[in-house]
Amino acid sequence: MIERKVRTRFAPSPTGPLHMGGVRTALYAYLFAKQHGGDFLLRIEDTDQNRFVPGAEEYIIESLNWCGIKIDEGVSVGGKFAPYRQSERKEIYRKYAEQLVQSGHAYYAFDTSAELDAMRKQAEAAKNAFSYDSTSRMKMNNSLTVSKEETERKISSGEHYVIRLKVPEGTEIKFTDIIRGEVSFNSNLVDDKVLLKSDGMPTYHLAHIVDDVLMEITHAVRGEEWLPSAPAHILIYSFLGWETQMPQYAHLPLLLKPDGNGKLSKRDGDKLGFPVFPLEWKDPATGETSSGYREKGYYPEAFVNMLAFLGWNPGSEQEIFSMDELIEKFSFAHVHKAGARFDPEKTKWFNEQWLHRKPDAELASRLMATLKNQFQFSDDDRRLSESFLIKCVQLLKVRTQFENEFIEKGKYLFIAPTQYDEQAISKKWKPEFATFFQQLADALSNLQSFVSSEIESCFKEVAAKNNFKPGEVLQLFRIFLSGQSAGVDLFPMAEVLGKEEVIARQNEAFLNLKLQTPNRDGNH
RNA sequence: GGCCCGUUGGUCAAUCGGUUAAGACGCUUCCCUUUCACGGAAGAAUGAGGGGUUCGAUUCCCCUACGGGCUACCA
Repeated sequence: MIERKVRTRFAPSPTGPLHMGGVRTALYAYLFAKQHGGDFLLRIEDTDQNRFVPGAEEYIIESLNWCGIKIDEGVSVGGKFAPYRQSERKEIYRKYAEQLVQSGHAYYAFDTSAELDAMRKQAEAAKNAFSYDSTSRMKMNNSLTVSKEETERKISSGEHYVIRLKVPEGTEIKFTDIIRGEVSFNSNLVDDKVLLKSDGMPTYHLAHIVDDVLMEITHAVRGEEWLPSAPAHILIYSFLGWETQMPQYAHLPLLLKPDGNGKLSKRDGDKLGFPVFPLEWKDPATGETSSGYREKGYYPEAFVNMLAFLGWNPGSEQEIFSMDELIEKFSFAHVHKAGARFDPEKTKWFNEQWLHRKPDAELASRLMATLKNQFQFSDDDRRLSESFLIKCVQLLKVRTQFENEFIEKGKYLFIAPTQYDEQAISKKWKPEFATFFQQLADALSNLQSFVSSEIESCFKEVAAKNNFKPGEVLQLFRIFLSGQSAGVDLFPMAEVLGKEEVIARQNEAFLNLKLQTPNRDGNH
């Protein structure tokens, strides 16, 4: 076979937001193309006019964009095989459908939907399944059962018709799937699929084949739900004489719900407690909003990393992969055959890993923007200085999974507490500590260099002088400074806050908590 | 119902006939530690069942069970 430049495509239908399974399909197709120096295309399969949802196409493009999946060719970027929206290619497909009729591999069918529905119901009542195929087609209303003249009359008189594939009887249809190896089907089980609908639009079955060949696609990556119709597709390629141009199929395992049964579907939305969409989506019809990974605070790197690992593994112990590393290491050989149950917990872990790897300066600059936005700090406020924010970020990042938790979890770094964990205070507090804290304040104010290590040794010295174990008073000190009994490392926190702030907060805490301050003139 | 695909711990999974059956998430315990985390160490937990093939099966074949998908003029 001739070497062809690798070209893969992602071809969603714009019937709503793209869910994470779709993103994964796009991702694998993208990774494979890029690994082979090929092209990744985006084609919009909008042949079903009834299911078209406004905004869906834009959503799909924005989602891919957010994930860092770059479109080489297709809707929104153009290319030499434009247009890339199937509704705009309508006339192209008819030609091939007619060609199939001429060559005897397809036929016109005049049965109405109502008639077909009735037949299905009837079959169902008899505990059978109706199938429009070699066993039934000669009893139906189509160009095989009606004379040529009658067929022409019906068509020219404007009667509605579809074009159906004429599936041959009793042949074995085999093909090799990149992931599943050789798959074979008996043609008797393949129905005479509609190729061209009565509105003149092609069905998926015809359209994707015509486009894949015309757009020189070499590898068609799609979900496993397409496997049962693959034999029909193989047939169409061969009837059109396109065996050598047929892309190789890779049928991906499905993404399953975490709680048990069924594939992850769009309707799951937030019912399961996690987003199924990359981006937030507002349904234009119902006004309902579904949450998205982006809005929840996930990094696209983490989202992509997690998706890549749902069904694929590198065969090594490395788990954190950038897009470039994925491009280098991805392989269909390591794609699992079974469906993967999605695990929201692991997704959070991926985000945490990416957070820990983010440069402090980058985190600090975003934190600065958020602080400016959320609090009315003046521009020269020290809390907006990079050096201050970098220290805060270093303290906060190891105990958060999401960047957007920084302010919530570390608010006391920026704003003095007004409330205190009084339960912890009352448990720990002894009147004799008052003297200690007074001495501590004095000692701290005399510190030349207000850094963590100095603060710590100062603290311990004063404690020793009073015959207290540091542990007895440390927790109180923490609460005076932060209001909370849990939080970032204490002495580094004191350093970050600065000498004046530390002393001020301690005094403030004594006032707020109405703790007895030692009488300076008293006997001691 | 029919057809197709699949089945290693709770979850993601490695193994491509011979291993003490990796690793990760989650969980438990311990260490570090003022706390919460991070980090480190350890632990519990897996080949659906039954037949073959083979000196030897998680690995190859068959059956059963289970799971999933498809069965539209939707994709």
